[in-house]
Amino acid sequence: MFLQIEPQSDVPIYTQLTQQIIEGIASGQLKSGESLPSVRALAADLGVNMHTVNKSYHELEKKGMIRIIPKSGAVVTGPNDLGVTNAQIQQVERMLRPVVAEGLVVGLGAQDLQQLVQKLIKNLS
Amino acid sequence: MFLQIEPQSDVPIYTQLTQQIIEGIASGQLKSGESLPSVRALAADLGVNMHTVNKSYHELEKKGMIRIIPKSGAVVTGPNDLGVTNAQIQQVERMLRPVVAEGLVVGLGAQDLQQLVQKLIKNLS
DNA sequence: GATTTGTTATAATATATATATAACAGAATG
DNA sequence: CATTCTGTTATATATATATTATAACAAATC
Repeated sequence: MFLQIEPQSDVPIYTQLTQQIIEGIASGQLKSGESLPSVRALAADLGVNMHTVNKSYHELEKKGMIRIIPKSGAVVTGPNDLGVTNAQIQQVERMLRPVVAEGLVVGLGAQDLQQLVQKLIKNLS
Repeated sequence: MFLQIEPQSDVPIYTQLTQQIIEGIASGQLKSGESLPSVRALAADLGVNMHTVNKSYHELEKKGMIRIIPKSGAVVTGPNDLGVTNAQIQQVERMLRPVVAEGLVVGLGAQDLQQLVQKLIKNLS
């Protein structure tokens, strides 16, 4: 895969995996219906422990982005056709709040923040 | 102060403090030049340890949002008059990236994300 | 001069992170 | 159908992080 972990980072490995897989889905590198590598295979590929990958997969499942089929594998479950749930919006908002606050305090304006969002959307699409 | 910590949260207490103080600065509840409570006073107020507050203050100082005057106290140092540094922009971008990615994957569009940012800016100003 | 301040140090405890093995039972595959 | 692969579960260990508890120090404040 396209995953690249930084063992030295202060971000836990399983979080790095979760975020990068989400970015992979957002950017279309991982398409809906596509299978993820087995936890053992990906762990061996990255040189990390099986349980670390497993933890990431379960985090992704909790977020509703993949489906884990017991004793079988994990499959990407793209954007829900039924639309975005309130819980998902609130989750994004909860993550976004401290980012916007920090941006404002360091002196970024509304336009600057909007511009950053646009740039990231472009990078992730 | 206006701080409210959740001891049960998965977010570390010192991070909760850091984020809420940043929000306080962003919203003008804490103004530039204003003094923060002493680490001991705030710790007693919140029912947490002095070192937990101290850790938060140093995190804020590292971000350039307060200035710690040794053996004296901590003072809010509003938005830098010299403008936003590249490091600060990159920091915000690094925080923003996984949020935008998650938003996109759950089905939010560019407009939805922009709208969320606008809403948060409004709430924090 | 007494109090308050951030600083530093040490220690203890709890939780989180990551790894290492191992075994199990269902799924997939030949 | 037997082998292999899968996620699951369990146990154990090591390290890092988070939090609290005390204590002492020296500079700033009152």
